[in-house]
Amino acid sequence: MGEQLFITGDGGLRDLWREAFPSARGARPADKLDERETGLVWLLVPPGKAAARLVAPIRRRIGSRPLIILADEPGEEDALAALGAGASGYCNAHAASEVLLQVATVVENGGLWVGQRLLQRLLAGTARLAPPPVAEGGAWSVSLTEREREVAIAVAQGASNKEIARQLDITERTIKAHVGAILEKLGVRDRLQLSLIVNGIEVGR
Amino acid sequence: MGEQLFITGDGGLRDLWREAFPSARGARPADKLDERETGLVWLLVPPGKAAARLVAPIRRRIGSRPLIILADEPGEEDALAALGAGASGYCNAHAASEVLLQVATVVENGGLWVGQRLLQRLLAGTARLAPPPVAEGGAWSVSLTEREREVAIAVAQGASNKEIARQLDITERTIKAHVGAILEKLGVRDRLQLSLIVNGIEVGR
DNA sequence: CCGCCTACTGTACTGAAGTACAACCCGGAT
DNA sequence: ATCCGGGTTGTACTTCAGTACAGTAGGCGG
Repeated sequence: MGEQLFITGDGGLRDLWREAFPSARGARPADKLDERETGLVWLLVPPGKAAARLVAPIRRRIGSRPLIILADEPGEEDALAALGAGASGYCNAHAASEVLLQVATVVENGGLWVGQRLLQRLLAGTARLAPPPVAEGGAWSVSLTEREREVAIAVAQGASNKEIARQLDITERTIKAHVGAILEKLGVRDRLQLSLIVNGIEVGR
Repeated sequence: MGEQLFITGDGGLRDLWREAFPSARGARPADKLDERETGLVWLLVPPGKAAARLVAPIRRRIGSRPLIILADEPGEEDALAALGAGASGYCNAHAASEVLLQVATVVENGGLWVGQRLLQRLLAGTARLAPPPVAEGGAWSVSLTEREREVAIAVAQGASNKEIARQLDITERTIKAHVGAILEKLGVRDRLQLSLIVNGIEVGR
């Protein structure tokens, strides 16, 4: 992993960033940059600021070094604008250190860090709502054991018995047992109806 | 680096690919896939073929494994369509082995391999984002015929094929035909995943 | 110690879902 | 006249989901 340079308003580094990149350095937007460095450049965009506006001036000064936007308040429009302005990645400024490492890996290898959802939206010209959460702890879960809850959620997300078995590292047979018990307790016919209940979509039966 | 699976017309591997991934395996499109494998899947798209058409059927069988398109005759339109259909990367089938390794690294870390030029074009062309989500007539419905839409909605509400058949007053066999066509068009595995999409839940991938 | 519950697994079966291959009808476009 | 796409249906097949019946094992309260 190359050198990481973080550009923030005051040149300070956040703990999460240090955690991901112990050797990271900080700089202020106006600071002179070392021409010889080659690593990634991260740019913090404070709340209320448009990332794209900040990108252009920085880009001119860093040359070909990849630029990644760290947004305090990420937005899809903002991300688009920033990528259009030449950024190589756009992610939440509060992202976990593992995520930052991933982003760095991707960008260092010449990739772009673009969320799948964002790309889909671009391509399709149609958008989808943020994932309506799987209602954890909804009414449906009260009669289920902990293990059954796990299975129910996996089923509701579209996983097959075999996939759930791998995920929980037990046999498919046991998953069937759990699913059977869940259907019984909730009084539904099959896994699809179970998924509707877990996802909070009450449809007449 | 995880296992690499190359899907080609004849299941053969090219030298360049072997060079990049000595342990790579080849398979034909119709071959059964080992459920336990988890690495990347590469799909060779021969000249004259539309990548997007080939993506959907493969995607359904590989579940959440990232899919990368290897195009013998790359085209930007084709790339867009493929990425829209759920591919995680699109590159020249004759790319050097170092490039392939980079692509693999990027995708394995959850990135998308999109050329900078391609993204620029995307942003230039579709400058505006589609309006926020929609409850009715979502993106899923655009590629479906009227009859297929009816069936998709019924499926999404938890109806069985037999019930839908009664409801539309046609045979269960025809419902199966429609459901099959819908799954194919939307690139999903089964009716539960279809219901997630229709209900705007979009979890996997 | 003894039920009782939870988790887990096995064999075997039924039925639903989905696929493969094929065919027919009809209306609109070439 | 011909081609094509949508809708419809058929037979036959494979795979998956779910159920029936049965059994092992650990924890916990009476």
